[in-house]
Amino acid sequence: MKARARLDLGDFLPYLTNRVGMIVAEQFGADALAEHGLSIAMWRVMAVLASRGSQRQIDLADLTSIEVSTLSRLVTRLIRKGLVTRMRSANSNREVTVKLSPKGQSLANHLIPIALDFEAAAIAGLSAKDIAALKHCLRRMFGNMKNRVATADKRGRGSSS
Amino acid sequence: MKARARLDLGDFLPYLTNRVGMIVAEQFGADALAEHGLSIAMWRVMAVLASRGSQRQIDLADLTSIEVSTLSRLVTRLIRKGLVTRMRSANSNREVTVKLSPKGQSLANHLIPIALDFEAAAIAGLSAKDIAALKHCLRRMFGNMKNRVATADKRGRGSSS
DNA sequence: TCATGATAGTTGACATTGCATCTGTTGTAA
DNA sequence: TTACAACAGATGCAATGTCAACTATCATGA
Repeated sequence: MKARARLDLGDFLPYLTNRVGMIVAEQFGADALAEHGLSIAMWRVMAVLASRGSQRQIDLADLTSIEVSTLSRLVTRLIRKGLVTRMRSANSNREVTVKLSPKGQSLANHLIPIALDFEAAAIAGLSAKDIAALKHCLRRMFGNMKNRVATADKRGRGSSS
Repeated sequence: MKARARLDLGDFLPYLTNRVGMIVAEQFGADALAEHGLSIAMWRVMAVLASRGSQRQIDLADLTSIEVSTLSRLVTRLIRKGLVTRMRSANSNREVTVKLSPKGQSLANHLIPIALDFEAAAIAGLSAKDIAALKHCLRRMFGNMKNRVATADKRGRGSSS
């Protein structure tokens, strides 16, 4: 019998992590995205495309943690805004390739420095050593959780390695 | 003229942070919450109440990063499930106090150890020193962003200190 | 080459969210 | 005491998200 588990939110990593993620997104959304009519989800899609180049929707969903059906509609909205294009893939006819349009690319070029400034503002006052540890932890945590899926898959969702 | 800013997602902290937050929430939701009919947002409310005791809705909104109007409805849903109660505050008649019901408390008691196990699984393989740095960074980042609001408030949203 | 199952994407029905707005309460001070 | 601004919360409505089907394509192998 384990001692009654107390939850101390201020020390609970999922809580701390999510709060940081949320406040950064919230403020970036209000200060940089709103004036362009973009939601945070839209920005995430554009950021992935800007960073990794054109992607299939399913990979985009994986990289952004956005549901495939949600993403499908989101991409449609981005197309209506003229920021991305959706084309049948060259090799497969059931796949689709999403890519930044010139307009989308130029908006991304405008937003990326702002995003990097936000990142800099967020980590102000922290040492390079701490930042390194932070990134190391976050990458490891993501890996740990990703592997858990393979282990405890009730739903057989065995995604990539 | 600054050099053209490149975005390397794999090194971009807002991205890393959000991905970790999302995958943990996703898996905790699927593995622990779904069977109780709870959403992640509901769990967050319950976790705050379990950790900090009963709260006004507005404080709950602040602690969970959930919009006040969303939270109002969310609390209504939790009441329908018999997990929390909403009462007029003792001192003020416009405030409301949300508190875990006995049933909600017992569900929280059941979920908290599972949540702590998740946290442990997430940080497996990381040294205590790294974890300490991680928490230090996350707290500082939250503080940095929170202060930014006071500085750059276009919308006069000057929240608490 | 024809079935079969897996994969990629879309859509309909329904639930949830978010903004703007509204109601009611409290604090202040004229 | 009355007027007024700030505050806490609730609600209408449009936008978004989610789950479960559904369509279409592809890979396989009998």
